[in-house]
Amino acid sequence: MATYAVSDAQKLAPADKTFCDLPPAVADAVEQSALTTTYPTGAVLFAEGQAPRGVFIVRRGRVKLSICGSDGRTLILRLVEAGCPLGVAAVVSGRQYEATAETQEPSEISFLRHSDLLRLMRLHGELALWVTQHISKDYASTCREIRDLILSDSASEKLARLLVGWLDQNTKSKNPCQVKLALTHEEIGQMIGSSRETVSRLFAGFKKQRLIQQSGSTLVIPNRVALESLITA
Amino acid sequence: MATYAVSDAQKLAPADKTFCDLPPAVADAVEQSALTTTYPTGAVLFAEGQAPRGVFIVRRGRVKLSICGSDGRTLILRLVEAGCPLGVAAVVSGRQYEATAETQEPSEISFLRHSDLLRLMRLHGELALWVTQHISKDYASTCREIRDLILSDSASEKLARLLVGWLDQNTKSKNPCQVKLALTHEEIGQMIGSSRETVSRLFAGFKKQRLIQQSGSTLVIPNRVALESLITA
DNA sequence: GCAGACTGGTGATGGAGATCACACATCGCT
DNA sequence: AGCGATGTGTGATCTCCATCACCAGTCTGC
Repeated sequence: MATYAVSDAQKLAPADKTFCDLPPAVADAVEQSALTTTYPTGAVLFAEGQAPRGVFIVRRGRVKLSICGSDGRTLILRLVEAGCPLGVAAVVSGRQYEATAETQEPSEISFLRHSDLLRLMRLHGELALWVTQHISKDYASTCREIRDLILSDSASEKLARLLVGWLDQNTKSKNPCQVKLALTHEEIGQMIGSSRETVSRLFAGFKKQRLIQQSGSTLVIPNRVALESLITA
Repeated sequence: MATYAVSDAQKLAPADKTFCDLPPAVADAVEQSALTTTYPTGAVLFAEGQAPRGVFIVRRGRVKLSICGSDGRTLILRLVEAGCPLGVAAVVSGRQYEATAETQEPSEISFLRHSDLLRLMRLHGELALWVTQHISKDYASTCREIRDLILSDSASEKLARLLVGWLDQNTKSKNPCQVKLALTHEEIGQMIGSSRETVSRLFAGFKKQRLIQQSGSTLVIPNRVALESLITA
């Protein structure tokens, strides 16, 4: 059922990749109820703890999803790319948003009101399924996040994990051992749960060990295996 | 929609609390496809990384949901009580199980095959909704888990959080400041991401500060507020 | 050009907690 | 009883990383 719907969407609407992987009929319906806006960098779509107003769907750009502790420290859960919905779990369950969503670059984002989403889900089974799948994907990725963060716990291991993860997202690109570094050290620290200084020092160390090279904002990982060997160690 | 279905179930089937909060018609249908078994303590229902065979629904007893790191260390995600399904996200998304489920006491558990769940979900909208809600609840609780674990990070704060959380689950009980301690120090350590010894020392410290008292396997928290004051500190 | 904000490097220090190493309780078992 | 297995208490040590402090680029707008 699951895989069916996805492959179906890919078959029917290979051109319309801008709006998720939904069948075109459903995508159109969503489109008509959605309000698409362009946000500047740093715009907060919703904040942790707010009552859910609706879901946001990233059309273009990138959104940072983070949670923040009582002491003000921040943990970045993940970066959300175009095609992905935000805040679905909150809307479906009526619970408050679990995290804060903030644009990381100028982004085009569609908004779908709470009531419209639920109405459309009732109308289109595929949409309901799509929603469920996205939630369970988020759940799985959050579990992995936990595992990587808690059970590491040397900061170098976590950083190595993060880098390898970035490489994996790039498999389709022509240069599979390069990564565009779009985050500051501070933000990287917030992804792996450590301080900015530690990230700096780790990068320095990795460079010294020839695990990475940096030219401008592109990271080159000449030897992925060496990096991976840090992980189980 | 969400709240509707839940209150509906509560209205129609207040007596049949043993099998989830589903409307009786749906519960019956599930019942007929499900296979209910009694497991001894320590039985592994499914393990992290396995392909999903189906969902398990706890009827009686308690199940420990944990993930484990490459180095063998374990983190307990949560304890699942009667009435809750396990492995739903994995089945719905077709992804592998995200965690390991192990009975913590002799438990009665229903198993529903992958295909049966999907079939019944198609047949009964309420079931599909129920599934989606449970996944999003799990997602929310996992997010909270992350927040509490990463952003604390003094072990005493985490332990205080855990204890307060246990108290909250007991609000309905007659003695709202007692908790049955069903976990070893080791397991508590695995819940808050620290070592067994630290848990021992923390308990000792808490006792010295009169935050808790222990008689046998029951914990008494005479002064909940004092415990909570550790949390934001 | 310069001021100010943001980012990145790096040293020094301290502290929280992991780890090792015991001793001591309970249990259940044959 | 006596024996292992399992859970608990506590000291000593040691390591990693947060934190403080400071400086040096770089980019912005004025």
